[in-house]
Amino acid sequence: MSTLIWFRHDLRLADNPALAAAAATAEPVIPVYIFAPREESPWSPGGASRWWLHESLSRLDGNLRAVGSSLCIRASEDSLTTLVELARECGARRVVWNRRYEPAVIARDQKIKTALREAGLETASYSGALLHEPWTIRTQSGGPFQVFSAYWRHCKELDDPAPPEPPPTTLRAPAAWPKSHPLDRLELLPKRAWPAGLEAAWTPGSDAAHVQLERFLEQSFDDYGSRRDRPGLRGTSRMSPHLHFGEIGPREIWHAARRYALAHGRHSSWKDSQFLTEIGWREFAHHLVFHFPKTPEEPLRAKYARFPWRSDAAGLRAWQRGATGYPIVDAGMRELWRTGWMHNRVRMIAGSFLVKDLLLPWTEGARWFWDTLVDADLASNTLGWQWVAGCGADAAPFFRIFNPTTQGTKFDAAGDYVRRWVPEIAGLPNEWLHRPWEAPAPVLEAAGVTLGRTYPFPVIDHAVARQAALAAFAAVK
DNA sequence: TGAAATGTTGGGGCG
DNA sequence: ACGCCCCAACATTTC
Repeated sequence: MSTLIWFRHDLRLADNPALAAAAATAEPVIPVYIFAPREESPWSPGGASRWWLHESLSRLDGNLRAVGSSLCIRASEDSLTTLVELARECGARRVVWNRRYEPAVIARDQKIKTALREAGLETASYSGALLHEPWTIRTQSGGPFQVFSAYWRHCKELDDPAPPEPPPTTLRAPAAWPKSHPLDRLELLPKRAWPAGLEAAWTPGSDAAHVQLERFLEQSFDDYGSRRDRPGLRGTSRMSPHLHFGEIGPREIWHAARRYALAHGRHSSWKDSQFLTEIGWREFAHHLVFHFPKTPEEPLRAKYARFPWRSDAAGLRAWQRGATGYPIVDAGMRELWRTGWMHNRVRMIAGSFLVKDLLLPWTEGARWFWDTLVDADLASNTLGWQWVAGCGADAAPFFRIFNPTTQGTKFDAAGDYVRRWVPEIAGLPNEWLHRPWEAPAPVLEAAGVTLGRTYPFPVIDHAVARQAALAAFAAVK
């Protein structure tokens, strides 16, 4: 009885419970990927994600070919119809997949499971994307957690997640392969020259994910706590897009970190390492979006629904383009545009600027990030923006307003990050790099900077903006 | 996983 | 020696 393995956000062969279950039968296995973006509307993949997906599917096909199989790709308006067609074409009697947790996807998958069973097919779904599925974690009173530290403490007290399954060494091919669309048919690559920066910055795919994880553990795991907040360094794991697409699973990361820590003599506190805590935030984000399914669009704290956000097309555009006049913000927004990624510290700074200096709705930020991030993930993006706007679970209080100059001075003291992404002010000395509008005229001239021409004046005065934000906050207090 | 305003303390200069 | 002031450094409160 052959089996369709329906790949989704689990584009890997190792640590893939659905694939392992399909392979375990020794019957034919038909790997399929169905691109049906309209089903995920309004959160169908953005531009940067599509680029990544294109590359990742190509790699997955390569990995499958290495074990005697291949990936069947379909563009579709309706995943259910396509699954039924595929099953008919190759005589499959069973469909298996790993679960996802976004509200719209859960609803779709539920319908598909029911319909497939009514059509006489067996179905089974598995847990592959999280250490702990959202409904398995409850507070003592039975509700979902809303405070990260309590949530993660609880998770760490549970049994360790099972070690990852090894990849299958061979997959039995079906007698007849179903017809596959060529990858280009999905039209995932952008028309413009955008991908050049993405290609230079990233290597998608499961193999690259594992190489990157090992490199991170060797080079940065020990110093992660002290280096992760400095965007000029390469101190973070850069696992986020790989995790989003499931090119690597959190169980693999958990056990790799454990192995590394124990091999280096840290037997007691490895679970408390800052790196695994960040994995915990990813888990928490999924926990929240599952239990509070409206939060991608609406603030979790209801009173924020009446926050007096402004409307300012020019301000939004300046932010998106990296032309706010605040170097650390502009550097972040340009890194995002060029590489599809932004350092997490800078996401907080740039996010705070949009929401609290420009007083623009956090949903605008979430939208822009959704289209430009290669790691755009509904759970993490929602948590991040609700955190920065102060309207989410365990969020930063609204009055915690980042000062872009102070943050720049603190976390990019040597100016490496700003100089890399805002080269037109690279000639400024460190003392003025994060506040060029205050630099003496001769300093600006010596650096070849003409404010208003080669680099913008600040779009808004931070001290004034801060007061306005606090006044606006009074409206919801 | 802030920042600014405000309060407190203590050292040193000075009459 | 003492009181007074200034102010930096640190702590606390407030937004």
